[in-house]
Amino acid sequence: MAAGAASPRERYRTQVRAEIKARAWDQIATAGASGLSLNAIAKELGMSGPALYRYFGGRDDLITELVRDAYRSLADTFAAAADAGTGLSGLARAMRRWALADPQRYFLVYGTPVPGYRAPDDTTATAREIMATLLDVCAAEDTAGTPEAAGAGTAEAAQEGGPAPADALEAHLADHRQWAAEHPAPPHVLRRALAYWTRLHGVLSLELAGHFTGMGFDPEVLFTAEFEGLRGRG
Amino acid sequence: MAAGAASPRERYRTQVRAEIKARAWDQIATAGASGLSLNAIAKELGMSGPALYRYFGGRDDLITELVRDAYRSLADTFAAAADAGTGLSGLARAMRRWALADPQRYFLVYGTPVPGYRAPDDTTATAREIMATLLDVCAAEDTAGTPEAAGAGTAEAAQEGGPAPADALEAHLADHRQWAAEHPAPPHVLRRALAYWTRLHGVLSLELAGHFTGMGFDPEVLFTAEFEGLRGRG
DNA sequence: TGTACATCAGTGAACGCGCGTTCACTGATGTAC
DNA sequence: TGTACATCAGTGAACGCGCGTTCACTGATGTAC
Repeated sequence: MAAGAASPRERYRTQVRAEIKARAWDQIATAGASGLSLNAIAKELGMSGPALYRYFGGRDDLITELVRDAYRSLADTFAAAADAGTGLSGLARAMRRWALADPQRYFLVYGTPVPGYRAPDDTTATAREIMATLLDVCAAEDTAGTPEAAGAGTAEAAQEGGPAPADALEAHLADHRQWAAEHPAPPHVLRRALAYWTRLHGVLSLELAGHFTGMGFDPEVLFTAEFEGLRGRG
Repeated sequence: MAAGAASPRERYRTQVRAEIKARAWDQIATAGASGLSLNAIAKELGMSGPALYRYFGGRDDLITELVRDAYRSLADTFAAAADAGTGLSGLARAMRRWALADPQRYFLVYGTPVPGYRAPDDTTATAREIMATLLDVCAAEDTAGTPEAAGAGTAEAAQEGGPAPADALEAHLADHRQWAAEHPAPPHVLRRALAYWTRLHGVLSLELAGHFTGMGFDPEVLFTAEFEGLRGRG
């Protein structure tokens, strides 16, 4: 009755779409994104290959949709972690959980790019949403450390205009911040966010690709030390 | 005449092998590793498909060989940078140059793992060689900073037995160091090497996959700040 | 220097496979009167 | 409540493609005597 009420056909349609995607994820987990096959998905669903063309324009459309969903999922995970108020280390833990839950989903977004393929344009917006969340948390953590314990006396404490750039990177970021266009974060927060982001990916991409197996140590211990240590560490 | 002298046939053979590999790299750069095709390589060399089986056991063998070469190439690059005496930041620059020279070569080693495929066993040795070089440079940088400027008075300065583990990660690494089995580096150096390694990969994997394009800043400035900054920074 | 033989690079045909995608069509489900 | 029509999910056959790989074979190159 309401405008959003779905007809039975629409409900069925979205359900089948969801099932197709679910099987697609299974396949990606099993054989990687390059091993995704429409015919194989159809067979698993008990239908013939061409039937899938009722639901997706083709193989590329399906992959595009999966990429979109993966981005969305990470953005939501990030937002939830930020809301939980567990700070940067909470973001880090959430991201690791998200990545370990389905490594191929991580790789679909952040892994080896397929030379021909280009991600859909709207993922840029989602990517910036993710960075905005990260910036929010960085900014909160930044001021949380210094202000009301007045007179602590660090030279870089918060002044109302925000501190001036402290080095070449911060100066550069102050002028090149399209990725944070709407965000009021000062340069040293931009820097902190970027560093945290890249370091997260460093540990995760190596761990997920299996480059720590056989080295002997527990990746989780490394992760904890890198992302839940003292705030000032990096 | 000498034992190592190659017969004309052997020379020809190694040359053709090299040409096959060269074309394979071209293909990987163009279409990614999953797009590598024996028949296409043969066609580019002006020969028929089955001819390649004189030189490689098959597609998988060829890829394995490329992976091996990529590892070897990085190990050599690292060793050369270490010998140059430019320290950790020299290693970082060398690695970035190596990666940018052929991103798909980087991804063949450190990119999305193909679920079925397993790297040849001897790459483990090369991987450890790379870590050993990194540890050497970390160790040198570590002592270089503190010793002869005696009385600098940092609590963590070098004592002859090496300092005790400073936190959970260092304690863990002290007991789980198969990756550095033969290396005398103390825990805090192991930690430093691991952190540097993961951070390198963080920036590089994001940069090479194109996740910085459109963000506005210059990846090189970020890289320089992360890896050529003050020694103590992270 | 010349002959007889072994080695080995490369060919061409063929096998079987799975892929994405198109097309004309059937049959069930929903809608309008 | 019943009939007439439109919508749309799904089928089955077919197209063309490129793939890795095998096999029996040709012909050139190298080796031994």
